[in-house]
Amino acid sequence: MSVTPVWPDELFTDLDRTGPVPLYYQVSSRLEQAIRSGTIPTGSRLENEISIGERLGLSRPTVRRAIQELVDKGLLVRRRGIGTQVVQGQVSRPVELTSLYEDLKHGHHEPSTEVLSYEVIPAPEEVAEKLSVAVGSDVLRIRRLRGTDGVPVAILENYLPKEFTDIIEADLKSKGLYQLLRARGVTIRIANQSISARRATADEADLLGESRGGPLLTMERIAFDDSGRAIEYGHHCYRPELYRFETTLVAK
Amino acid sequence: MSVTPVWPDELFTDLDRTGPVPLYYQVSSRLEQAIRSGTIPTGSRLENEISIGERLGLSRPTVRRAIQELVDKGLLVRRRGIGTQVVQGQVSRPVELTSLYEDLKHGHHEPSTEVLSYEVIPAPEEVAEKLSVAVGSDVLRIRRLRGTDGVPVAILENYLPKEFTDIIEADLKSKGLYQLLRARGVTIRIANQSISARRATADEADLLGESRGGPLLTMERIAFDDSGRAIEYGHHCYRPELYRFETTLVAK
DNA sequence: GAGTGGTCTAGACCACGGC
DNA sequence: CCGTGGTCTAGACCACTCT
Repeated sequence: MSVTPVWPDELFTDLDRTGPVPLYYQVSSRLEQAIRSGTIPTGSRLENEISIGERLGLSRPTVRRAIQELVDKGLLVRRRGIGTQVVQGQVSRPVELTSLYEDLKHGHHEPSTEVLSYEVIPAPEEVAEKLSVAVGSDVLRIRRLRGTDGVPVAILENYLPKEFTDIIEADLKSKGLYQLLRARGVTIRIANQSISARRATADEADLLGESRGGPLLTMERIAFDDSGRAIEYGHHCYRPELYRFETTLVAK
Repeated sequence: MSVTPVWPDELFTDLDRTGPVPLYYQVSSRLEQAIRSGTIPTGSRLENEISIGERLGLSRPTVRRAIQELVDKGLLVRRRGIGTQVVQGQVSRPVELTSLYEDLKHGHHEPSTEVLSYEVIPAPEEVAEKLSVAVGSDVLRIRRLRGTDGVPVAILENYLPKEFTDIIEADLKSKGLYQLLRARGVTIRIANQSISARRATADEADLLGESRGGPLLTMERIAFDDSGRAIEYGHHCYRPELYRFETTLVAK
C-alpha cells in the first residue's frame, strides 16, 4: 500500500546509455540534486527498488547502486522491511580529498596565496620517514600563507620528493597543490590525516594576525598516489575562528 | 603473465554459507586480517577477480564486493587494466561512528568517567535548534569528564530530547552514551561533526589540568537515528596533546 | 591481442517489519 | 501473509593498460 511519493518523471527521462557516464551515476546525481533542491522532500519515501527499475528501464542492481551512493553520503536511509527514506532535515558536507584551495573556492570565497618559501632542502628525519625517502635526501619544501577575501586563514607547509621540484613557484599563487599534481599526471588516491590543536608560535601568530600563544587548529597529512607511493607530507595550521573540519559519518 | 602472488589457501577454506554472515563480509574481513598481519605483504598484487571467484567458489560480484570494502577502507587500490594491489606501507584508521569511550577502549586504555552534571533543563535556543525541538522544552543535559589511565582527556557535554531522561546516571560511569542508546533500541545512523579549536575557559582548564587560555580541540556533533530524527547534540573539548582525530580519505 | 577492472542484466532466495 | 531491502548467481559487453 502506502502512498509512495514519487518524483516528476521528467527527472530521469533522458538517461544516456551511450556516453561514458555510468547509468548508476546519472541516476544518483540527479536524485541527489532533486533531494538537495527540495524537489523530493526530506522524510519522504522512495518507491521500492524494483518499481524504480521498471520505471527507468534499469535492472535492480543498477538502481541499488545509485541508491547506495546516496546512502553512503548520508542523504538516504534504508531499512529492511520498511523502505528507503530521504533523511530528515540536514545538509551533509563530507570531508573530501581536496585541498584547502578548492574548499574555499567552492565556498564562493576568493582564495589568495602568498608563497612564503620555496626551496630544496635535505630531508629532516621526520619528513624522510613520512615520505619514505632517505634522511638528508633532497626534498621540496613549500610554505604558503593562505587567505580568503584578504584575511589570512592558514599556514601550509608541504614536503614533496625531489622530482617534483619542477612545480613552478609562480603557479602556486593561483592554483592548488593537488591541481598542479594532477596536471603532472599524479593522482592523489589515499590520504591519512590527523587533526589536533596547539599553541601558535610567535612567527605563526604574526603571520595569521592571531595573538601569540593563541589556539591553532592543526592538520597533518600524508598523501599517496595510485601505487601507494607517498607523494606529499603536509603540516598545516588554521585560525580556528575561520576554519573547521566538517564531516558526515554514516554507520554501516 | 605476472607472478600473481597468492595467499595460503587455508585462509578461505571454511566459508560458512548457512550462517547469517554474508559471504562478501567473510571474505573481506579475512582478507583484511591477512593484510594487516602481513600474511599478504604490502605492495603485492592480488589475482584477478574471476580467478579468485573460481578458487573460492564464489561469483564475481561477490568477490568484487569483498574487494570493494577494502578499497573503501584504503587497504587496496584497483586500477583498470592493471589489477588490484595492496597499498604500500601504512595503517589506516578511519574516524568511526563511535563514542570516545569506545575509541579509548579499543586503544587498550582504561577509560574512566566522572559525571559532572546530569539534569533536565529548558532547551536554550542553540540546543533547541540542533535537536529540532521547541525552545524552552525539556532536554536532558549531561556533562562528563572523560579520562584515560587516570588522566583527564575530555569534557563531554551532551543534550538529548526529554524522553531519554530515563538513562540512568549511574550507567554513564561504566558505559558509553551510544551503548546506552543502543540498549534502549535507538541506533545512531548518521552524525554531522564539526571539528575546530578554541581557548580553554578557566573552568575547563581546571577540570582538564591545562593552563588557562590554553588550546583545546573541539568537536560538535548532531547525531540522527534511522528515521532521521535528531537524537543527540554534543559539544566536546579535548586536550590536544592527548587526543586527535585520524582519518583515511580515499578518492573515488 | 591479452588481461584487467568497470558496468550492466535478469533472474533467485532469504530476513525482516508490518499487517 | 505480503512487501521491503540484503544477498548471491552466471553470465555479458566495454574501456583501459601493457606488450
